[in-house]
This record gives sequence, C-alpha cells and structure tokens, in this order.
Amino acid sequence: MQQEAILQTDPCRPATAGAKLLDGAGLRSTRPRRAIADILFGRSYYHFTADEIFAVAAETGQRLSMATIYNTLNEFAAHGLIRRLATAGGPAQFDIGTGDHHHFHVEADNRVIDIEPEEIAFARLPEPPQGYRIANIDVMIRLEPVGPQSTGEIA
Amino acid sequence: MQQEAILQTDPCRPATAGAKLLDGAGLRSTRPRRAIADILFGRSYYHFTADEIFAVAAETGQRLSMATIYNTLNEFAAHGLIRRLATAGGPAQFDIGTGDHHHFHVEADNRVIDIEPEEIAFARLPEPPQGYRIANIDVMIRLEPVGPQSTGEIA
DNA sequence: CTGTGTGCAAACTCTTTGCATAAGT
DNA sequence: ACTTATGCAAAGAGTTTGCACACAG
Repeated sequence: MQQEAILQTDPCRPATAGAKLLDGAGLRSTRPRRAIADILFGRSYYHFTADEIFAVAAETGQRLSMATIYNTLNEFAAHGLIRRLATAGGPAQFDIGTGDHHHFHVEADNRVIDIEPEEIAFARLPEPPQGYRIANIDVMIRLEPVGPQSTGEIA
Repeated sequence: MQQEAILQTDPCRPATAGAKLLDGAGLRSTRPRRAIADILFGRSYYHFTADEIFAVAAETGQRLSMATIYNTLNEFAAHGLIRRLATAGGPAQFDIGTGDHHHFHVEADNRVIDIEPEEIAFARLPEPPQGYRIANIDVMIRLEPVGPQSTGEIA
C-alpha cells in the first residue's frame, strides 16, 4: 500500500505508457483512461480493486469517479487489456495480462499475491469439453497462516 | 437445470445423508439445514448459488428464506463442509468438498464445470510465502467456444 | 464542431443483520 | 424449559446506469 504514485499522467504529458495501450486498443485517449492505464501498467502491481485505482489516482491528483473507474476497467477488460479476477465476497479484482496467471490467495486478508508463470507447470491437464478450447489457466493457491491455526476447522 | 428434486427432507424422515453431515460437524439438525445439506451432498451437482438452493428446495416443498440459505451456507463453509467459489460479477457459488478442486469456467454463461482431481497434476509448484502454508489449490481453466476465435490471444 | 467520455446520483443486485417467533434438545 | 435457528424486512456493500456537461479529435 506504499506506492510512490509519481505517475506522469498530467494532461500536458502526451505519450504515457498507458496512452500507447489505449491507442493500440483503439480507445480514445482521455485523461481518466490514461491515468488508469498508467496505474495498471506502469507499476509493479498486477491486481487492483476499483477502490485502489481510485486511491492511487487520487494521490497523483487525478480525481476519478467510481463510475468512470468501473466503466473503464470493464472496457479495458472487454478489449483484453486486463482481466477480472474472481474473489469471493470482496470487491472485484482486476489483473493485468491475459495469459496464464497464477496467484496465492490469503483468504483472511482477501489478499492476492502473484505467482510467476514459470513457477507452475502441469504434469497433466484435462481435455476441454467438446466445442470449447482452453482460453487460459488460472491457478489459485489458497494460503493459511502456519503459526496460529486460526481457521478453527476442528469445531 | 432439470434436477429431479425428489429429496427426502421431510421432518419425519430422521436420518438423511445431510443429517449425518450436520451431526458430524456439530451442527444442530434443523429442517432447513438438512434440506440444504441434502441438496448439496445428495445430488450430482457440485456447485450452487444461493438462488439455486432456494429453487431446488422449493421444488421439494421446502420454502427457505434467502437469509437462512446464506446463513447456512456460510455456516457450512465455516465448518469446512463446503467452500465458496469465487466467480466474478455473478452471485457467489458454493462448492462441496474442501480438497483440491478444479473447474472449467465458461465465462459467457458464468457456468462452472467440475474437473476430477486426478485429471490435473502438477510438475512444479511454488513455495508458499514465509508464515503460510498451502491450504488447497484451485485450478480454473477458462474456456471459450471454438467456432468464433473471439479472444485473439496469440501472445 | 460533433461525438464520445465523464461525473454525479440514483437504481440495482447480491448479501448480511436485527429482532420476534418458532423449532430443536 | 431453555437455547438456538428461522424468517421477514430493512440495511449494507459493490457495481451499473441515465442524463447533462465537458473534453477529444
């Protein structure tokens, strides 16, 4: 949560990293979109909630409405720039990259930690049902703390 | 969506499959809980939304309130009988079994298809971060129809 | 200048909670 | 009889939508 937030998303700054992505996706390069794209792709983070986008943007002086953030994230997702992670209960998480993507998930904190693709390899995979092909594979490794066995599943 | 719904969940019927599970989990055996447990474990389905529970229960004459269904499902999850699947956007899906569980996911329909555990094997897995251990591993294989290659994911 | 994106606020869906009643042991 | 669960309805969180204004090309 201590991102420096020194993004170059000022409207006068013409060619941010995000601007290129917008261009490549055929999306009009607007200030909010550039801000969001820069946050998504200019950082070392790989997953965000809409709320986090809002907070990071706010730190750079970009005041975006949640509606715009959600609209933009959905638009990005529709154009294949990002993807929605499914997290139970909490707010939706968005994730950059459309290839195989693996995560640790700490349920207690609803926190997601990225796993590098090469860290996971399969010895065996099922065939997809007829009429479908595999778009990608997400591995979610759920973690629990070792020390205090807080998850009182012993009843 | 054409489950026969001929569950034996009448209050006079003492020992349903669900009743045993409730007993094993130390949960008081009430009629709604038995109905839900029977639906969850007495069928060939492995994942449900709260709404589907409501519908299936209704077919057997069990009229449960959504509040009770959610409460019960959460309770079951807390006791390790079921687990919440994370599906983006749609309603929460619950899934029986607490071991490793793998799924195909058809995004278009928000449909989840179970994969038998033995269908997937790993050649390589990452180590969990310090202080955590792996609780379980979920593999989500996202499917897309073969005909229209919509998601041009060449990478 | 024209069309699209933005932002506010309200609507909407899904889920949880409070409290009186009913059911279980 | 006492404790705990249920059900209704209302609250709550997260996300989407409608419409007037502003911005991009």
